[in-house]
Amino acid sequence: MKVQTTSYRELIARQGLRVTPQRMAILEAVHKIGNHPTADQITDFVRKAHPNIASGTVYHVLDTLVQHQLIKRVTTDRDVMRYDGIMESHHHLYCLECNDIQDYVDVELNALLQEYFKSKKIEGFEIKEFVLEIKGTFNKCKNR
Amino acid sequence: MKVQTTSYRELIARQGLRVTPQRMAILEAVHKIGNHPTADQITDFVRKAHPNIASGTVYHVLDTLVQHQLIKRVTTDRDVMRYDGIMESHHHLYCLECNDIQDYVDVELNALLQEYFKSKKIEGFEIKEFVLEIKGTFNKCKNR
DNA sequence: GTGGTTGCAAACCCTTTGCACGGCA
DNA sequence: TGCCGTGCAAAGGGTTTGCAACCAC
Repeated sequence: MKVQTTSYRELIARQGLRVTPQRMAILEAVHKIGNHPTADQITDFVRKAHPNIASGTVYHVLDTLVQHQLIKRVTTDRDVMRYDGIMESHHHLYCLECNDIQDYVDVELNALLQEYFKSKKIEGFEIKEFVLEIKGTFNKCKNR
Repeated sequence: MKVQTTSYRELIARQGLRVTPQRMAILEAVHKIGNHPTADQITDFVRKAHPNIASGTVYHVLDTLVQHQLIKRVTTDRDVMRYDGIMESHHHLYCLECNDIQDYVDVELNALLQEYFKSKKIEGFEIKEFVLEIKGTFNKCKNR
């Protein structure tokens, strides 16, 4: 389950990107923080080891990583960007109370959707990926 | 298919909100513009009839309408807010090329998801609503 | 060596906020 | 009339940009 530091180097190099300490640290941060960190949280995390990293660099690197499919941007209805290190197909639980976004992995659901859209084409549109937004409330958030 | 202006008045009043020209105009704008307008597009549209409306008011009213479930916010991975006047359960096509977001209505899909989650509960989470993000490319955007 | 990356800081722009006036109920 | 809603303008804050120094290849 634990990802080795060396893996980050490989992942970056494999994309034909230059391997820099900042890129490795940011990719590591997105994985280690988990729970869809904001750029701000990532910056804080990375500064523990790289105190001088500029926030502009963080945004720039995050953008590069997204473009090379090493991380994803999470869709939200708010105005801060969140990132996700899990590249396997998965879904998201949006809590309407605490605004937290949790991963929801469900292989069976993936298969169901794949199967459904195998027969039901969408006119003029080629599907690459699904993400189901499941909106509701965590039980722990019920009484607030 | 066409929504009467009087309907907007009713929709607003039904929520126990004061009916103001600005609220009617903004609710109308979200419906008439369609295609998930930004606050900016909405402001432009509304100013044709209400040249003096303040952008602060537009944001404030949009927020009120969202809270009273007269419109929805659309989730995006970018940093501008988009709004949606369709309140019935539906899904979204995200074009990875042109970044356009199109509505996708599919009653059969709704039923399929309802059915699936009737038997498959999510531990500690109560589901209120689904939105499937379908990411891909429109055929018209293929060669860019 | 050299072209892509980073650090820094200012600019940007979307959104929020505070306050006084205005208009809906 | 009372109070919520609006207009205005400034503040706020997340993200982008420009440029010189730096460093991975």
